[in-house]
Amino acid sequence: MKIFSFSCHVLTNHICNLCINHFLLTNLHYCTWLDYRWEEERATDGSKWSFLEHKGPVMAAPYEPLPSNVRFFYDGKQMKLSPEAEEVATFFAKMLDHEYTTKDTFQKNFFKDWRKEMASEEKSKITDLKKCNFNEMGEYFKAQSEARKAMTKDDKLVMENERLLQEYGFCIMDNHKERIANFRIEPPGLFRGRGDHPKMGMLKRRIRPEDIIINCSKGSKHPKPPPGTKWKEVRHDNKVTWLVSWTENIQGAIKYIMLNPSSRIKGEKDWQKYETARNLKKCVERLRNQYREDWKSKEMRIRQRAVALYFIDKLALRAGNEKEEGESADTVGCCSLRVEHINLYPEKDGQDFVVEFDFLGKDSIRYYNKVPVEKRVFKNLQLFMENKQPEDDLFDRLNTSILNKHLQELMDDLTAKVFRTYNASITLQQQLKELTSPDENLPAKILSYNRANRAVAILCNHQRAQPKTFEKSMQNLQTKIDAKKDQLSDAKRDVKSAKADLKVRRDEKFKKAVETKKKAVERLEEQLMKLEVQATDREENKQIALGTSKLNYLDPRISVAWCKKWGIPIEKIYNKTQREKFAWAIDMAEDDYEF
DNA sequence: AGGAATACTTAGAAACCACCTA
DNA sequence: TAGGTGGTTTCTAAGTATTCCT
Repeated sequence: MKIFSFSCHVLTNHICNLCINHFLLTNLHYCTWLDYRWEEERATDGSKWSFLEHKGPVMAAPYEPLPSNVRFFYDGKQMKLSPEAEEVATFFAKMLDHEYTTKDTFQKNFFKDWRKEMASEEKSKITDLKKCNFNEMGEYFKAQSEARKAMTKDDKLVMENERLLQEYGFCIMDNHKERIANFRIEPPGLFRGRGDHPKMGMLKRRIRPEDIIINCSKGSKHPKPPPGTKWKEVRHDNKVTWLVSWTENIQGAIKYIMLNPSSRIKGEKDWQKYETARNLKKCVERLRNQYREDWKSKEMRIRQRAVALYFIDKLALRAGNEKEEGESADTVGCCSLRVEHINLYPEKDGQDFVVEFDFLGKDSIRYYNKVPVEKRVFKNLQLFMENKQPEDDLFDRLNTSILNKHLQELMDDLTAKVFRTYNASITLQQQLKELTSPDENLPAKILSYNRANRAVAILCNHQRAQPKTFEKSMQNLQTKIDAKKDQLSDAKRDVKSAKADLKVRRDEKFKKAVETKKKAVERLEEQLMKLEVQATDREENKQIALGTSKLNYLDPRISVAWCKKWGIPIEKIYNKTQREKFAWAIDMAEDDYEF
């Protein structure tokens, strides 16, 4: 792995001393990116840290049996469940008003797993989910969450949460106190996959200390397991960044506890990611020429590789690893596209060689797009589809590992996902250049920023469900706008009459009155403009999620530079969390930064 | 070579919370 | 002062990519 040098400019020593002094005085303090500038060079042996100490995870709260007045009925008759069976039943009861629980797969999986937890006589009695009545349980939990909502801030729960955060929410890595992202063990419950997931409703087991692997320094104070229990293992592996791991029972996947995005270890990696994307910028034309050549190759595997790469580059598709069938929802990316996911039109809507994409991508989000492509691509696609069934792979001679191996040969550290990062960031930079006009006011500039951001979100197909309250809140906004317009026309009339008064009697007092009234009009016009901008922004945004690209694809230095160039306060673009995550960029980028 | 295991990033939904307004 | 509203935070699933193993 390549290590980036942290020899940053002039300020370095100054910050270094400040930080050391602070460090000595307070022993430990919460660190920002700046504190790392003076850090000694990183190790080059692949280690990620040299000292790591933490308190371990917060285990999920133990199950509290239901009060006896909350009853369960089977086939109309009340039935007392064993604690094990009752706990699983409560998971279902808590989800009762979610349409999820009505799905056949969900019910089947749930019932099968629930029965595994039942005592033998329960098992023989409870044989049909339809005869189970969880309503009292459901009501009970609804009432509980209502009660919790009603409780005030200074409540015990909030205090307890704060205590847990302070005690378990931080660790020490290489002399710095760092925030941990997810220090709580995932509680048991019913698995909810995205989309049409074959395992929805399965029981997500409670994680015990015996399932947990701790990773920390040999010389550190090891986290203690709860009394009477043991960790599965305590290891000391500084080639990885995680503090805690366990294996989850639904997919058999490993879960990790890791540091917050504001941490040095995540920030460095993020920086590195954008540097790789900038390297791609330098050679992307060469690569494009290369794959265009490869469309003519004699070898099928090379043609497929070249067409797939063209899609990844042009449409920002994901790589598309193979997935095990039946283990998760049926979704695809570029390399795993099937014949049924595209349609070819030699001519459509006045355009030649149109490819229509329609498939479910990550998180079962639909990707639908009609794109005119070059004739060679079109002919190749026809060739790839010859003599194939709809469910056959479009690129049968290609997978992500072949593609990435090829990319590595073209550029250091180049993989398929780098194209997404590159195309997202370069699009933002171009759009900002294009959309920002110097004489716009602040809200208009921010609208321009959001529009640039939106262009990227559309490119990356970052969608969200239209908020349930969208129509109503839009109406409310329109009401406000109408009211503001009325106010404005009133104010304008006031100006007129004041001017008339002034004509009749040239007097300081009247002159002043005209000025004030004019000011009022200006203020109202500005307010109206702000509201209208807000309405436009919201309308254009209703099904698009900006957050994902902002957080994961856009080189933050582009935004920082834009803010500096136009005198926009950074707070208008990044909230507190985002500013913490991008502290390195805020610190680093000048107004002339070029991605 | 290819599949399994591992580590890490990316993702949208839900929960939470601060603020406003009727 | 409740109740709506919209931004923020949390949650954890679902990807990508590399490494390990046979």
